[in-house]
Amino acid sequence: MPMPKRYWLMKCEPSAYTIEALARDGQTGWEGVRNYQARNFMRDQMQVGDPVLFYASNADPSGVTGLAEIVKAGYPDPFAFKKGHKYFDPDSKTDAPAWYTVDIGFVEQFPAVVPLDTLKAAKGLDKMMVVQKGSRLSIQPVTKAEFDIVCRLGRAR
DNA sequence: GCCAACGTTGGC
DNA sequence: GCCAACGTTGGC
Repeated sequence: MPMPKRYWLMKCEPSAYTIEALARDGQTGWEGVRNYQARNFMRDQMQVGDPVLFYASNADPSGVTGLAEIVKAGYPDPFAFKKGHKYFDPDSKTDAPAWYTVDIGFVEQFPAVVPLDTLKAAKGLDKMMVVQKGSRLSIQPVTKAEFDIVCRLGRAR
C-alpha cells in the first residue's frame, strides 16, 4: 500500500535560491541542509510527488512564493563528500552518509508572495509551524488543510 | 544590521 | 549528562 501523500514547507533565502530560479531551472537539488530534524524529513519521509510550499525567508517580505513538488526522494547529499566545498563534512562517509537531500521540481509561481503576516492572520493557519514564534526549522511538515489554505491565498488576486 | 530564539558543541 | 558558550537563523 502506498504511503499517504505528505505536504511540506521548504525555506530558502532569496540570495540562495528563488521560485523564479526554480521556474527557470525546472528542478533543483536541495543540498546543504545541516539540521538533523530537516535531514530526517528528507531521508525518511519525503516521497516523489509530495507537494511543497516554497517559502522565501529573510525576504522583503518573507512568505510563500509558490509551489514545488518532490521529484527525487531522499539520497545522500553529494556535497557533504566534496572536500573544500562549503557543504563538506568530514564526518559524512559514503558508506554512512550524515546528510541527505532531495530534488524538487517547479509547479507554480504565485502572482504575488503570500507574506508571513497574511499567514499569521489567516483562519486555519494558527497551528502552522511557520507562524509560531522562533520557528527556525527549514523543512516543515504542513497539513493538507494548511496547504490548501495557502494555495487559495496565493492564487487570490 | 540588530538581536531573540534556537541548535550544537565541548568542558567538566 | 549538564549547561555555558558559541554559531546560526530569520523577523524586523
